[in-house]
Amino acid sequence: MVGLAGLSFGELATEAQMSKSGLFAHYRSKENLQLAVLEYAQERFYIQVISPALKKKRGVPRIRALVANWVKWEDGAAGGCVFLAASVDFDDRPGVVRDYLWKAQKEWLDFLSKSARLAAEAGDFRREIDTAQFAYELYSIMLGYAHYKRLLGDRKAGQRQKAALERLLAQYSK
Amino acid sequence: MVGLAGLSFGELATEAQMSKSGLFAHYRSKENLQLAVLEYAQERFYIQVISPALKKKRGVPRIRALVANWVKWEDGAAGGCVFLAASVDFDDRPGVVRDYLWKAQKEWLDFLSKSARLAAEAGDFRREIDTAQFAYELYSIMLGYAHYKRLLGDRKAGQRQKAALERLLAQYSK
DNA sequence: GACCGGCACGAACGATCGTGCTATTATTCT
DNA sequence: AGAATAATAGCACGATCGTTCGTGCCGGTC
Repeated sequence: MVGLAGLSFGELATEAQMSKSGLFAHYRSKENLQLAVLEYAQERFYIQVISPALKKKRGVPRIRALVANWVKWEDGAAGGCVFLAASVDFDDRPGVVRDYLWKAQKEWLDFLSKSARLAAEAGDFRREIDTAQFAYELYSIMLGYAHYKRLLGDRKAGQRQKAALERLLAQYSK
Repeated sequence: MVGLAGLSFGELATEAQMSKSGLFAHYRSKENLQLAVLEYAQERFYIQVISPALKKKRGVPRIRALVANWVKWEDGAAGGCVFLAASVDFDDRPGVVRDYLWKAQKEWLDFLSKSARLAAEAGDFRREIDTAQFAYELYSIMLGYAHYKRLLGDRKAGQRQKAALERLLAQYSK
């Protein structure tokens, strides 16, 4: 199986060379296991994507770094970005997992919004821009990238994503 | 369960008030059942989204109609658009289902490309545009819409999608 | 040496999964 | 009417699922 919902103790135990029950004892429920996976993924996302971008100058340079790291994250994730897959799996399955996902995605989008605001304050972007709209469009471009790359296996996915980003940045810049 | 991969004969039989084996006899395998679902969905998609848009004038009016119908399709689909969910589920599960999905999505993207070309020929868009790039960006906007609407439950999703579309159209227009 | 909490184990549970086989019932054709 | 054909049901299979239970091992504390 694949994805967060398809994760099973049996399969995971085999891979970890442990007994199913021994592994289960650690997490006490499948929900807890799923949450642990998401927590770990979020930590990795911060380390790989956000943290290195914070070293860049505020504004467009930082946004470019975020996107570049984000692309690397998508490319590196075996089985696809866990947040994307889990979002589709859990979007109509209420529970703590969906709540966690919701919060994580919201924080990330707020971060993107803030990055756009900083870009406006730094003079890279126009001042009257809608920062949440920028976050939506940037996020959409990355959704498109993941889709093109994973399902379609399109070798031009990176090129398309780059072109879309340039178009987006140009339109929000002075 | 949810999604095309989570579809089961047992659940479906209960819902259809049939025996599991009776239902199974119709499709002879789960793969065939999934294919049948996709074929049906594609037919519905044509009827609800593509066909009515073909009655509109070539160019931007037709593109606007396509998007409007597409939004309605996303909104109307209980459990989300089956193509989106299935894409995530099957993108690394080789087989006839993935092949079918791949072909369907490719056809749809080609159709969007062609619509952009027609818009250029009609004088709505600039002539030197990259029509496949337009398809990518339009598709991305809709992926963003589905994501915002379904996982985030964002009431502004429609508004964001509209704004992104206007921005996109403006940039490809003369 | 007795006792303890934390870990990991094997076994088993009820449920559901996809998929076969074998009847039985409906429908259609001669 | 009877024969042929299709549709549905019944039942069972091996597998896997999440979960529970009882048990043993191992390091530290009294």
